[in-house]
Amino acid sequence: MLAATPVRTDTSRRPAQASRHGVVGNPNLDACQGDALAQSMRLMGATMSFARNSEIFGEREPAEYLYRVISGSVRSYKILSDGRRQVGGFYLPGDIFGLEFADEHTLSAEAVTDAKVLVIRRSAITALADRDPAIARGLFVLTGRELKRTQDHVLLLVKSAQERVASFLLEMASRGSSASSIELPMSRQDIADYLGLTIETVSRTLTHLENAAAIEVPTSRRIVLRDRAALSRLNV
Amino acid sequence: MLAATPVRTDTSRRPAQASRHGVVGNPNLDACQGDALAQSMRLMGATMSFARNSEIFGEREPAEYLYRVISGSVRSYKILSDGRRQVGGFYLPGDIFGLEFADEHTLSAEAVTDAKVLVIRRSAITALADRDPAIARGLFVLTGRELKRTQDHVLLLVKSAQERVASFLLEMASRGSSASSIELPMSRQDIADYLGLTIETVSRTLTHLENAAAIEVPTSRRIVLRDRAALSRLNV
DNA sequence: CGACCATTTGATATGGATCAAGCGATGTGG
DNA sequence: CCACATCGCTTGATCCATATCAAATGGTCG
Repeated sequence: MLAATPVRTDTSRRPAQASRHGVVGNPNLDACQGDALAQSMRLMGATMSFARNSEIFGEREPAEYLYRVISGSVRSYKILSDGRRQVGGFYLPGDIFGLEFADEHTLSAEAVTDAKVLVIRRSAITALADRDPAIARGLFVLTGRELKRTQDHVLLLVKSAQERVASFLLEMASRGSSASSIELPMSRQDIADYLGLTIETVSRTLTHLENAAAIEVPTSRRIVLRDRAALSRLNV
Repeated sequence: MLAATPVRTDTSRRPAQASRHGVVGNPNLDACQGDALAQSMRLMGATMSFARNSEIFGEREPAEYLYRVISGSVRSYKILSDGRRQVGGFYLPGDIFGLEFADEHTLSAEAVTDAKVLVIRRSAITALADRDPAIARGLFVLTGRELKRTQDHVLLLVKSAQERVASFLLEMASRGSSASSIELPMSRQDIADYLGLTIETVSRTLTHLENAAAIEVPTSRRIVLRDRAALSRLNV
């Protein structure tokens, strides 16, 4: 039951805080749902680049910023005291992460692939929120969404391996742009640590689903949903 | 892997919405941490009584109210399509539940024991929050706490049975008033459905912990922590 | 006392973990 | 440009923790 994923030695080191990485002014973001919060972030934030597997923020660090993925993807995670890693979630372009209500982050965040992230001071946002209820409500909606996501994660973790993998694929498909072809930014280990399974079980389950003609796996990072109904049946 | 807990047939039926149960004016609440939100609830809310196992609100119902436990205890849960039940959390006196940010509840809530609950319209709270940033911030703190709790639940579900039970006991001990003697309001089935285990595994684990002199179980609902260090060691 | 329900205990089955190889893509140095 | 190391993934064999099935025990209430 113990020891998965030994703590990863990062390729690049702690860029956070300062503007060590290229802080460019303000990119043209993909059309974001004209909500007040996203708007403000775009106006007030700075973009930072993170190399694959580099840390964006660490657990126990002061939660000074709010982040929005511009390109690439991000994982949040926690290392248990025995070395196991639990991935809390994956954030794709447009997603906001780093929402915390304590003063410290409760999870760490790393770039899954090279990533550009819009960063904005929490204090700026909360100041805005105090003046403008629309912003405050935007924060609530976001938080509610995050809470819902986490509740769904709980449900995921009580399912069978097949159900977990099927749910994961359907979730990724619904988030990705393309209908039924998924380009996975994350490794099997990332998926395993998100689903609470081992890498072997994830792999086996995928080949099983492929044999059952529910999916196709042309390359290990690309998955085509062939029989959505079959997957949904596993989605419980 | 399938079918735990067949959907429970409640002893009493849907009191919610109306004031069918005794809506008394306004009880003297146990000293609550003078925060603005709790204050307002006390002033504006009405108390309702719910019989053991009766539903307080159901998943998919409009989330019109916010709730605060006065006495007794409450569980939130979700029934999966195959009949399994996942308990999301337990709420003890002083705890606030029913926090949702969508228009509908995503979980159901039931009284674990006979319970009195302070009920307040969500609209009343949000109206307050729009005018008073202190209230808005209070809501954030609550939500943040709930999010944290749910994240911890995720971590719980990837642990071994021993670890889950030990964590559960420590959590309950920290929430209850008494130092190391816990009076459990909920059944083994409730615990099992919260921990993602079977009732048999919970029971066996408890007797195992008792044999290991970590706890004592004088009656099935009362548990005394004998060796907190040993339990903490299991807490990962 | 007897019925009922919650809990514990026992015997067995099984899904997923663990241990161990193999395999294909990618990159590196000779 | 090709051997060769490396890395991420898959596949195979075995083991073990927990589920499942079944029965005994104990507490509660009429």
